[in-house]
Amino acid sequence: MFVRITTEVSPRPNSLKDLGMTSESNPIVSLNEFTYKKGTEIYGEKEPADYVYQVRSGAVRSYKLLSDGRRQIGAFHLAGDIFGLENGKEHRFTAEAIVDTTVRLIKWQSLELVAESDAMVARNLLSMTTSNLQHAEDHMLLLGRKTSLERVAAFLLEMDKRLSGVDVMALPMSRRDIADYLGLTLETVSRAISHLHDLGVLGFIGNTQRQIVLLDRQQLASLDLQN
Amino acid sequence: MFVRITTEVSPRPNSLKDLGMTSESNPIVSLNEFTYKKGTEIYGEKEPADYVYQVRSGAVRSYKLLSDGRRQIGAFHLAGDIFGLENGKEHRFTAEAIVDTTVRLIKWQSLELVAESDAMVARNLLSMTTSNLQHAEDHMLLLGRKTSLERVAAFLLEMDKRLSGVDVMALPMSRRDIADYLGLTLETVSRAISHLHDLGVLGFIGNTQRQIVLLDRQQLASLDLQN
DNA sequence: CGGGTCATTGACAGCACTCAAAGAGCGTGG
DNA sequence: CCACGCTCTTTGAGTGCTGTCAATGACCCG
Repeated sequence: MFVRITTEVSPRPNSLKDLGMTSESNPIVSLNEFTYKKGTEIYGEKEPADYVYQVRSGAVRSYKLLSDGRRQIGAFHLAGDIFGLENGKEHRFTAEAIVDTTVRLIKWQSLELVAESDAMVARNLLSMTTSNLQHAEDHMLLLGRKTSLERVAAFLLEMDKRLSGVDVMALPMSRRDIADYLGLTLETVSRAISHLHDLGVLGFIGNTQRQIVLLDRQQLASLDLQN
Repeated sequence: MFVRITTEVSPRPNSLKDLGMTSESNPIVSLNEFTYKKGTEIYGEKEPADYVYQVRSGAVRSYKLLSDGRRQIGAFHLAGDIFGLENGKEHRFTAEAIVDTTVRLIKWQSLELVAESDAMVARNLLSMTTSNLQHAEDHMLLLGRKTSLERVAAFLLEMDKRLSGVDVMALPMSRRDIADYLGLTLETVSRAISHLHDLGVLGFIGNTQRQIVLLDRQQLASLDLQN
């Protein structure tokens, strides 16, 4: 069986409705769209955070750099995800399009204004920030205490959950991106994936190494020690 | 010169006023106090988060455990700090008193209620969560990409900023706690501190290794690569 | 004074990193 | 259509930073 899947991910159910910010309910809010080419910067660290973004299609990486070039990716943003929510100050990450990516833009100012009077919007802003916090907390455990195999297993399970529900994962990001997300080198990531392939936990589909099918999620979960 | 300093830290200016939750302004809010002995659990991971806490005196560690016992401390909470703010669901960390610690308790339910009508309280809840998120994001960079020496330098600078403004740091936590915060072993932490001592960056005061004086903050900062 | 906890230091091991080479995939243009 | 260059991935060999194991020393408290 040969399945051909592009790096484009189908939109997920969640949306700006999560913020209570549909154009219908709040006509003030402008919902412009913009497309970024593969590899281009959407915003830089310490730039003023005038906009909040939602991925319509494509994928985005958010990262910090040390002065000597070491990079830590804090999160990947896939179709449907909202990112760049920095509570009105400045961006704490640099955001780049991993592949050609279309985003929707929301003015932070308008969000803030609505949150002032609408308690539900305020609650949703808080719960979205809390989700980001929870992800970061889990990721600290991974970065501080997990082995390379556990990290890669955890990554594959996370992507399996977040990418399309179908059985083939089309990863938009490179091995280097994965490595910088997991606090490893790209060689170590590649070796771990090869090892999982040898174990029969996953297989490759088509003619690229970016399309992975998980053959044994249970074994994969057992390789990622849970907290 | 011999200076004697206890592990008790003087209260910092910030308080529950940061949440707009003084007893004067909101008499609904109950502000009970409770004292935990050194090493005792304040709450466990996945327990319902009925209360929010503020450290009056002492110190607290928040951590996650893997099933085989590996531990990742996500944060230390010192005098004045608010912790256990989980957005009303369940706690995502276990919290333990590092030394004998007195906390103030606030019912989450009452906070939530007030936030519903008072936009300022809601804003403060959000900005407090954002602070926690920012700390976690910076810590991901440390855990994923910094060397052991950089981590220890960063830790000392963080504690220098957060503990008393005076020139002697009385660290309440053990080397093991520091190691589990920095994603290292206690031996590596000890070696790094010894190395910094050899470099003349820090000195020990009194008869314990928990009291550290920073002799050259600039050099210390240069050892922790900035982002 | 004695037992327990905590910190330091040394010797050695191992997991992940570095450096390097080869293979695979992809786009472009002749 | 294939050749070519470029990027990305895989794999190997060797190194090194941090972890492991162990012993000693310092401190605390009853």
